[in-house]
Amino acid sequence: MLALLSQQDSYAYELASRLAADVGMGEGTIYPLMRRLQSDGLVRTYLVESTSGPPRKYYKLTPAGRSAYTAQKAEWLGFVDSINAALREPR
Amino acid sequence: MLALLSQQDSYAYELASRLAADVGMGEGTIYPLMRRLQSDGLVRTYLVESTSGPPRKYYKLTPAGRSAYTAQKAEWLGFVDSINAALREPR
DNA sequence: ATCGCTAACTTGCATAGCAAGGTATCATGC
DNA sequence: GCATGATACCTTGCTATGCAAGTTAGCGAT
Repeated sequence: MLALLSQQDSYAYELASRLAADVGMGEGTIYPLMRRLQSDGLVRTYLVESTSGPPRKYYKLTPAGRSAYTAQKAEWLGFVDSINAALREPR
Repeated sequence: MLALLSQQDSYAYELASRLAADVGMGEGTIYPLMRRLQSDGLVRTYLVESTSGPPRKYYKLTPAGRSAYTAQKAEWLGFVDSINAALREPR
């Protein structure tokens, strides 16, 4: 989520569509997550009118969100390395 | 877990030590997980006496465990690719 | 008017992870 | 012979998470 928002502001429905395609994550996961990010101060929101339906609630990373992204990205990469090491390790 | 066991049979305490170091996973996570794997038929157990404490309950992959490992490994690699694509994507 | 798409959100249930605590075995030191 | 510390097993209780399913509403086209 933070990665996607670091690239460009977006709204939950769009993020949900994208993540549904990529990793099988649905709206029921996204909306509560966005709330959590907001209450943690990592994102802020603004409304934008749409011609194709109700107004969209865009999410934008805050400075705290950006540094959380940096930290979590590093943590993720380390985690993946550990797992991949275990997967590779022949024996 | 399945990856580690695909390399060699092991017991929960040892797995816990290793995973604690690698990914910060503790006994409270491991023991229930091993039970789950067993009741799902992915591992079977056998006891081995130890000179340095109580007998060790070794876990060994079943054929079903081995194929679950193959499937989950593929799923994991796909998942990681998706996430990494999102992390890379410059904007 | 109603259908279908966009877009927001909630509810309820099941699962997972973890810290903390509990029990038993064995070797070593006192 | 008994206390300590390491090994090794396991459970309990709480919290967080994910998801399917359902809800509401705006908008355009049939």
